[in-house]
Amino acid sequence: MPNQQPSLDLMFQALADPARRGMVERLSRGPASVSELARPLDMSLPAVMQHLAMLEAGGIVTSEKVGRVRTCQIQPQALSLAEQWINQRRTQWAQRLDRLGDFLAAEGDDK
Amino acid sequence: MPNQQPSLDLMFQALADPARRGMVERLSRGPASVSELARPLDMSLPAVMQHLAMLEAGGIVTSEKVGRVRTCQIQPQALSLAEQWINQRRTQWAQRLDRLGDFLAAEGDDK
DNA sequence: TCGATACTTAAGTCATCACTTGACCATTCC
DNA sequence: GGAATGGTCAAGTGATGACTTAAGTATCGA
Repeated sequence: MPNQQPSLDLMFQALADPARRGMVERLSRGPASVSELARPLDMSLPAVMQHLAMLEAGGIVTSEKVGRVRTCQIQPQALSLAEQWINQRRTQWAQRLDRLGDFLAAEGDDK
Repeated sequence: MPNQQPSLDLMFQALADPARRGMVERLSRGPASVSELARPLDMSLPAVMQHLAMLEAGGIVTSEKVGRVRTCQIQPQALSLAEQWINQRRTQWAQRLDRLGDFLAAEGDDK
């Protein structure tokens, strides 16, 4: 099974930092400029830029510069990849438990 | 809003590595020993142990040692926390788009 | 045109991650 | 008891992460 194009590595990595998740939460309420994203974040602007770069690398956010302002937006379908992976594990795990349950039930019947 | 006990940081961090996701995939098909987890993973046993430690820190996996064998299992409800966070962003984002759609539709009617 | 605004780049620091090798400790089995 | 099995500990290395400050570079607005 080969990897998808926007790698899960970079995606989960991007979500692993509270500052970045904060940025994503902000952006899920609508687009914002870099300094808007920075405002609540007790850190320098370059630091915020680096976080932004990781969000873009993970395919979670896109940004475009118009004039002197860079506006950031969530990439809607991006998170669904991560969600999908998690879901697959969950259902896989659930199925296993079902089979185990069936097996144990059958054992009980045999007795 | 305070943080939950198994932090999203550690959870996403744990999922950000392909070796660790591989281990989770393996474990979602059933419990396994450390060396079973290591077998497909071209790396030393201590390296695998470190990955395991991060999975445990993220609350995704638990393990117990019996005799000389340590058996690992998925922590079923663990991933749901991450899933939940992603879902919340997605619905939040979708709601915003709905409102935006309504707004644009209303604008169109007014014209 | 000049100053403020909004980033951007570069460089440096300290901590953590992802490994490694080399020893070491318990069980289990013959 | 002694060797094989299964795991653990410790220390070290090189690559990233998560910042910082200092010094730019473009707009924009008066």
